[in-house]
Amino acid sequence: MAEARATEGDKRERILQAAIRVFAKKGFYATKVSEIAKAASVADGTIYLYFQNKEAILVSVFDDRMKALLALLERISSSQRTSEEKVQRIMELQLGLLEEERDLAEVVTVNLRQSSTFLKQYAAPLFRRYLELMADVVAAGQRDGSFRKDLNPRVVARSLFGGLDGIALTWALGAEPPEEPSPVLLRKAASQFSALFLAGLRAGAELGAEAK
Amino acid sequence: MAEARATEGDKRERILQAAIRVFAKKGFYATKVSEIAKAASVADGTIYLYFQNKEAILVSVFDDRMKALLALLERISSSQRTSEEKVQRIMELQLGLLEEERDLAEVVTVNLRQSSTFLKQYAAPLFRRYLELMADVVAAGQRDGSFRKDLNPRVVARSLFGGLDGIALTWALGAEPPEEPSPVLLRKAASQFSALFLAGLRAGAELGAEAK
Amino acid sequence: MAEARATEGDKRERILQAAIRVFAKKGFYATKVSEIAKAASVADGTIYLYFQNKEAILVSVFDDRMKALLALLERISSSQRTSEEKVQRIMELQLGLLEEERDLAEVVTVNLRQSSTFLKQYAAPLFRRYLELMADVVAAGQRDGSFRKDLNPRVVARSLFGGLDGIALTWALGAEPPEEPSPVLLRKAASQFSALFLAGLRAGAELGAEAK
Amino acid sequence: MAEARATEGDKRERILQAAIRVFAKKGFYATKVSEIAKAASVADGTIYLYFQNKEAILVSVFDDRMKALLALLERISSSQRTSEEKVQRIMELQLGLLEEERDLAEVVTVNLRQSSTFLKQYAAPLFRRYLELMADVVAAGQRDGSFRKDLNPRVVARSLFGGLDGIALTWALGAEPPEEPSPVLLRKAASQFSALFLAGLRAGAELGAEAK
DNA sequence: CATGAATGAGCATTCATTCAT
DNA sequence: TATGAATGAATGCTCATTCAT
Repeated sequence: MAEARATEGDKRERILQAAIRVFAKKGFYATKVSEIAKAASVADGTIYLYFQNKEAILVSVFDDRMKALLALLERISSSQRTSEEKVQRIMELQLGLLEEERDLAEVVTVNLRQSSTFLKQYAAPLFRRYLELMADVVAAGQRDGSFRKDLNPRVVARSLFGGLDGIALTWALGAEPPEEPSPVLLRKAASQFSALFLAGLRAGAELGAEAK
Repeated sequence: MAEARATEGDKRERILQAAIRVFAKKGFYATKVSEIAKAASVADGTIYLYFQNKEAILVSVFDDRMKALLALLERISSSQRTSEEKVQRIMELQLGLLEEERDLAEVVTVNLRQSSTFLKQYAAPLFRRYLELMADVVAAGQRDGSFRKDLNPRVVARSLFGGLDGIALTWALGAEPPEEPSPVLLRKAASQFSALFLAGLRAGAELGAEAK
Repeated sequence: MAEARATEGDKRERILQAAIRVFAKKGFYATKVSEIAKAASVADGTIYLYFQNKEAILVSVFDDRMKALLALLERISSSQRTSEEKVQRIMELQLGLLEEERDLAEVVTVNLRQSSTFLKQYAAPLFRRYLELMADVVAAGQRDGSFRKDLNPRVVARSLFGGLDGIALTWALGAEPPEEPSPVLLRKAASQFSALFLAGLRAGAELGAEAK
Repeated sequence: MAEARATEGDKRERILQAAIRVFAKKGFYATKVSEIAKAASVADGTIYLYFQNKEAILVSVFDDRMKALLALLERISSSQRTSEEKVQRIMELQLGLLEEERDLAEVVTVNLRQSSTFLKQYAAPLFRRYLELMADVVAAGQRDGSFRKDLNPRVVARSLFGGLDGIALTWALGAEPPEEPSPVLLRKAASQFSALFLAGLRAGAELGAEAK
């Protein structure tokens, strides 16, 4: 009976996992509900016992993971680390997600952009919250004197997110030959991005710039 | 006769412009070919005199603009400016594209990711070329002593592209309330990103970093 | 449950029967899939659960009946009858098919010729096999002394098939006024054709011909 | 000017010739009007200066040749030859048509059956007339004592037409391997069919048949 | 007469969703 | 709950035909 319940509870999760796999491989629109069903070893109709419609699956994928990510981000934000360490932890978090679950990352970064309606209505608030938490960390760093104060924390957050996403995107699309998309290279790239980004963000970095 | 030719040349362009508008508003998959036709004031069938199929329209949008962008990038790269000025010109170029044609930007950054097959097969090489040109500028800056030498130019290029794209994305998705998506804000954000990025990239920036 | 299975089995058959009716009435190309669906009292999409596409329906009509026909022909061929009786049974078989299912006959003889690609690739082998079985019966008759030996059995088979098809065609097209396309007339025509054909085929018939 | 008129007069003929070629290769429905135009080196619109619509082209092909055929048939019918010679001339005529213009033959025998509406409304009368002329020759042979009198001339005509068509069809479809569709084989088959058919038709042939 | 770009009605096919079992 | 056969609305694309030049 515990078995049965576990199986039942699993079913929603199994569908979700299958969806991540198939969405990542074929894209949201090109994915047929029946393909998800097959990948989850479930009947087509069963999907609709757990999700209202196809888009709701994508929403759930995003929702589940994004909430987990936000929770982690909040924990980082409120931890006792230095601001710079926090930023580095955030980078590791966002890219670590990739390394562990490349399919999920592709779904979140690529597929999510497919339904602009959905993106704007549902994902945007969560995404905004993610950026705000990043911005909070930056702002705190400005207050404690770690980071330069002449930059809008929100712009910094967007740059951070965008830079990481850009690295992730090129990595996911397949590395530029002759490189290969190995976790090693991703970590190398991440560490260089970190060096670039933090050097620009540190207090004192603004002094070198006289122009513009 | 000049009229006639102009009209003919216009028709393809009119369809392209209409497609950019509709793709931006509704997304690639949600856009019906008949909608593009209506927006371009042509018959449905006329579309197929100029484009092989719906996807080919998206390809053309990307292709036309990307090639123009690459040409500009090459001119910047081979100009007599300093390396730092070149990087700034690149930023202006990529974001300026947005300011002028917000719909186009949304199509290129958002819709293009919808057909992963297409993205990987067609867009990736052009995109890669774009990144390579950026990397060349960075590498030149490293050689002439303007930029720190401990960073892989390609990683820097991806960070630059990603950061700009992130800023563009959040801008295109609608600014974070109560801000509004004004060109002014975009330019402000761009200037701050520039300050952040160049400060991290300048020769000497690596000295502040002792860790990792 | 027996009910359910019967219904399921029926559905494919129902579509096939409906297709025969509509193809016969309007021709293959002029027939819309939705018309077949309506005639079979199924939804349009249901058709595609049983057939890959419109042409596959035509193939199935041909295939199902042709295989049945070939089986009957083989039984006739290997029976204990005299060669002449066998030929007469073949004639009855081919024309009897018509009498019972005029629509089917029209589909097989007329519509099948519409997709030359299909005809050549799919139907030709089955058709050839049909002719070969006929030729075998003729050849056997030549060996047992019933039929004249100076004719190529294959040519005889083609003549037999063609003659029957010609009679069927004119019958199916509507009899020549003021006659009407009655089974009676078909049977009369068949019996006369039989008399004509067998008289020409019998051993000894070649003696009367001195010319050419 | 004579040149010009010749060219102009040619244009209709050129379209017709092109249509025969393309119809024979791809079938009536699968042939695009633009393909005929291209094959005739004419603009698409030009076709409609000479023919009301696509079907009218097929009608014209049929009409032109059929009328010529009927004229020849009438000449044979009213000639001074013996009845048996007349039948042989008819066979040669129908099959000779094939040998000389295989494309045309395929159009007439195969494609014409595609539009059953058309076939019934337009071609049937001409076809009937063709059969009637054949039947007249047979009837005349019965009266002059050449042919057996127990067969309906119309049925004989249909058998004759059908047999020839069957031979033509199998020949056009490609001979049964390893034979090849050579004119030689067609003539051989024709001569055998002639021997078979005339032996069955000759006065006296009915005597051998006691049954039915 | 000739052209061929433009038209738009028409149709096969797909696939998310439902529902009887 | 689970199934998967059935549904039918939705749409990309074709191509015969027209007509301004």
